[in-house]
Amino acid sequence: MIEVSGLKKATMKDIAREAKVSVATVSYILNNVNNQVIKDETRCRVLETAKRLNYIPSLTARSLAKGNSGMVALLFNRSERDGLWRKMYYGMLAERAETLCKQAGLHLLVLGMDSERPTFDIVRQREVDGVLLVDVKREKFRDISVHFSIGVPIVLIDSYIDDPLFKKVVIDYRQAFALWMERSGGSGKQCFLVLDEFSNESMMTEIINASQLDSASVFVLSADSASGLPEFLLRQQGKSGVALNEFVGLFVANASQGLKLELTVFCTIGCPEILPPGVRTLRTEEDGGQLDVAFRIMRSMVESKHKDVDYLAVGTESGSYVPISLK
Amino acid sequence: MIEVSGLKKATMKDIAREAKVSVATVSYILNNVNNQVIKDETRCRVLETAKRLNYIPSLTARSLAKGNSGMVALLFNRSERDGLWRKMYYGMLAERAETLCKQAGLHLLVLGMDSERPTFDIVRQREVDGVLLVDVKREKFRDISVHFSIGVPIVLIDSYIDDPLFKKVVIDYRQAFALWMERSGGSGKQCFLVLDEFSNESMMTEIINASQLDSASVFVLSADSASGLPEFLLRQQGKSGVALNEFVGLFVANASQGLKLELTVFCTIGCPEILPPGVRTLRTEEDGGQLDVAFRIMRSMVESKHKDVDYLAVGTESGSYVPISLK
DNA sequence: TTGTAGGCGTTATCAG
DNA sequence: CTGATAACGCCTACAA
Repeated sequence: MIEVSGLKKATMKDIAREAKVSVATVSYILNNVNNQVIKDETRCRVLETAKRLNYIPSLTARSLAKGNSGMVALLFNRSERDGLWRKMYYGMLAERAETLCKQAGLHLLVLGMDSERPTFDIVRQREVDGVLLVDVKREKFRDISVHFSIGVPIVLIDSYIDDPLFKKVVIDYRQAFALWMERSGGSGKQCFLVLDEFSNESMMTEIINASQLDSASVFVLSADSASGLPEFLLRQQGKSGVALNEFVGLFVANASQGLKLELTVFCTIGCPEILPPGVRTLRTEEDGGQLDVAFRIMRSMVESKHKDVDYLAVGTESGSYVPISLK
Repeated sequence: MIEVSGLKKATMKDIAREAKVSVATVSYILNNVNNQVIKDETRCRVLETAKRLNYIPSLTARSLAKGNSGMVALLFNRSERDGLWRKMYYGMLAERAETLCKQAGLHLLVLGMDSERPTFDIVRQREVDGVLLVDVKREKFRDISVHFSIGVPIVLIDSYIDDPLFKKVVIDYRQAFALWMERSGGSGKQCFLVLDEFSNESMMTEIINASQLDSASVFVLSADSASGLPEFLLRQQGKSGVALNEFVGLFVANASQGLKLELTVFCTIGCPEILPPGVRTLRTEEDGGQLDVAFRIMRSMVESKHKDVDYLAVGTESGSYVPISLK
């Protein structure tokens, strides 16, 4: 057998042996444990040999010992009905989540779930520290939240769910539509709306209600319905309309080339730049959109777990819905 | 202290106790170990209590014991100079990688690296099974490949690197440009090219060479240079040009609205649908683009590790560059 | 200031 | 067919 890997992984034990100290000491030093006092000389010696042996800590072992992994999971639904705009949406969330994780010193796990039987097992399987959950089906969620190990911070996006146990970041659609109406000049005009199909039905009805439009003026985009979009847009000529999120907006813009209609996109993701010129936008107050807010909340929940709190009053007093307004 | 989580995590030990067998037996049964013969009745009993206790295996512990984690890492470079098109590119890769991982029964870890000092430590820290590496800087890579634990399958994308030790998936740009020339009618025409800025310089020079264009006709897109794009495109009026990858294509298309120029996009990612109508495309032979190919290669390398091979002849005989042609 | 030893949940090797 | 038991690498309370 050929020796492929040059140096076989050095462990703390190796360092301890080389530096003539115990593993515990090595652990103390490498982790900057503060309640331990270490002689400077020992510290240097250990640090030195650690470097020399090219020591790389095993986060796996650490996870097992500590009961948390330093990983955050981004979970979203997968469905046959997902069109490209949705994949891009998820992709963008993942990309952004990675940036935020990096800043926070966390690693990101990206996982799609079957929207018909979502499973959160991963959270416990991998000792995940926190979860960002996108577009959960209401019923499915209730089933699962029973088996779910509370204590792991979860923040929901694109989901209306009664359970006050979980924080939810939502766009304030009523405010957004009101603002849009105001800007585009009075509610007398003819309007239409295109939105992505969510698994979470309450989400959809809430949005549609907020728009105050009748169903004939609303187009729900899915892989199945997509082919009907051009025809729908044709019927909306002369009207002014709204597309929900940048990617849906992109598709609508592409499909409406040559048509005479005024398009406004509610930018909930934080990337209005992808839209072609000529498209109007309403944007989130803070850069980065929903995900940034959700992540921040999740972070602070993770933090407070390390404090002296026995249990987490997860979104009770302060309300479990965190609204985001557009401008 | 309030009891928040209902059932505390059941372990194999718990099951063993309840079912009056040993942990080993439980492990055998739960993992369908085939070289062990288990009485049917015992099997049922164990399976039953596992269900009853709502057992969820600890992949963390499994990783530690087995030395591999069931996770695959998607690593890419981060730079200040990354524009939105690049973030979308990474996002799309992540989204696609997740789908592929799911199909393969793997979990996906998404990680950005500082392109100036990339670090692969993660691979060993988390016992990652395989790595997809995007756009690595040649010099940096050499530094690191020393410390790198070979034996973990790595496949590179968007990178030209001499080291034959690693498989690399590359677009056959010469073929692509030839095809494009042929289709757009003769090489006599005036042409231009817009491409994203890669960290891997060889990649860029290779592409530019393949295009046979002089530097005045080539625009390298980065966050710094982006503002100059409209002006560049203005100068290219009447010419026909190429944009590399769908997202760069999208930006060029947006920026060239109203200008008279013919745009062709080399679709290397597998999502030509995002492009506005009127844009020509050259697409990869197989759906899904580079990532699918890279993933497939990585998978087969992971597989063959579980076989009886002592070491991996990683891309030696068969060549370490896997070209993808467009059509 | 440093060491000892038990534990985290699985896997895998031997014995029965 | 099943059961002990030693790894896996790290953390940490408790000794010394």
